[in-house]
Amino acid sequence: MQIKQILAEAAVGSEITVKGWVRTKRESKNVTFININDGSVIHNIQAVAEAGVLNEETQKLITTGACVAITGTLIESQGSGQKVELQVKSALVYGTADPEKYPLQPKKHSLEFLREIGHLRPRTNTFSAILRVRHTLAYAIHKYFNDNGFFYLHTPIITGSDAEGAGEMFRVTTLDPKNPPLNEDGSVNYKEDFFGRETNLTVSGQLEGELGAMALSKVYTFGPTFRAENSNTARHLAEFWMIEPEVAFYELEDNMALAEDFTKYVIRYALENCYDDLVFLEGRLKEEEKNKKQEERSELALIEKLKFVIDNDYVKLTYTEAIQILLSSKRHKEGKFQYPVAWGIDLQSEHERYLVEKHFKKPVILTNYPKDIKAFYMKLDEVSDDVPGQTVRAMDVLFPGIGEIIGGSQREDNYEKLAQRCQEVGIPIESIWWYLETRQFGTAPHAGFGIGFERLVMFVTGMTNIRDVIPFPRTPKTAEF
RNA sequence: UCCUUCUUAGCUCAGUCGGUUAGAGCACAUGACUGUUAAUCAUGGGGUCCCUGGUUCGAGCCCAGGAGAGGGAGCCA
Repeated sequence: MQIKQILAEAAVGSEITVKGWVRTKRESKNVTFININDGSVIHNIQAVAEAGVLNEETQKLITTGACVAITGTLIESQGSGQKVELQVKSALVYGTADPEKYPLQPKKHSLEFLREIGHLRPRTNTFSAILRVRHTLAYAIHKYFNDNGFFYLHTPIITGSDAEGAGEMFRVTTLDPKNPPLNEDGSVNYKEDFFGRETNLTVSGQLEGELGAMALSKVYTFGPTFRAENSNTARHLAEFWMIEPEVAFYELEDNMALAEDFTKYVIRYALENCYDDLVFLEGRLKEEEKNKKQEERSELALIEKLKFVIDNDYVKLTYTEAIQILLSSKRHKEGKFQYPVAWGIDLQSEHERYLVEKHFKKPVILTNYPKDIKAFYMKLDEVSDDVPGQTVRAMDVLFPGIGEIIGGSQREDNYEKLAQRCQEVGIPIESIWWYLETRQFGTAPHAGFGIGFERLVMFVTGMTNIRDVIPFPRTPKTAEF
């Protein structure tokens, strides 16, 4: 029986068998307490063995980290701290864990140390809680889209296009790296390669997502994404999971409404279905923040923060308005921004953080960016006298503490304008002929966005390093587990 | 990739001005204890001071190079 079920039913008097891993053992002369966790829930079950019930050898092998099956009667606990406990009748040790060598000790460990033992860290309270929340969010995402008429479109992992320019790509090849077939000019002849052309791991499913939306109207992708950027930060992974809805007949405003409704739904779902885990993670975060300076501590506890997000409207403003706010800010006037502020710049982390964490103190949707700092496929805005330059129908959703969690746009649906933009940014039209053809055959207004799954998990769990919200992180120089 | 800080016991860290045998807490082992829950108390074992080279009578400490990790930045989700 799973511990989650045992604790929920609390069927006192029944005989049950618990299988799991020993967290702690406390021995005294007459009685031994064994705390067992099976990962089904944050809570342990306490097994109580009267002296003499277990033979000496078994008792010795039950140490922190060992895997056991314990059979006994569920009784009301005599001690405080738990309602029920297991009165032990017999125990079987599946696997021992030499206490001199087992790295996970019954004490606090740093997250940095746990990253070095990625194969064992799911056995800690913190990581099992994160993994359960991660699962629940993934489920909520599929449920949200399914309940709202979206179809799950499986876009390719291996791709022949590098058109989006979202980042450096990982090459996929079966050619011999030491002795590849060469063209006459000495370059590698990819016609000899597995696919007969250069291929890479996908950096985004968006372009294919648009093809799906031009047939099924509402689609989303949810899959792994790969970027070979040499970025070493707490917010980037080389392999991460991304959710990308794409919807026909949606314009920018519909896209913004979808992004807000979607994020609120999945956060609410996690609150309703992972409450115990979130309570634990909130406590962990409070402990961690005790070591920080007062001004660096978050104003709201984790659960309060999540409730605040789902109960309040996101702020929506244009890039041009954001620049005006930054220009009139005290911080700008005192010259405290490291990077200069002016219309046309790409907003820096410090600018985004100022807007989200100091000025508005809630999620912000920024729209209508200058076209020169955004991707080629974004729809051009009408030119306006109020705006200094040409903008596109882009939107970024910024979350407190995380920064950019969503990037999206209404797509350019006019063939001539899109082809023109391809030329401007140097994308050969023949390389994405299939993408451009959607604008020649039954084009339609459409919009979509991408949300980094790990960034969402970070926000919900309160973790501050992205390596701690994915079971097996892939970052530059690291692929051990 | 750039800036910056760090690397000493299984873990988290201290280590004075360069000086003799490198310390603490936790973890672990042994013992005690009538119900503990980060149990408690006593005792004990445990070190490639990140690596390589240099300076010096003498280096955990100073210098040079390298590796790894953290924080910040860029790129972005």
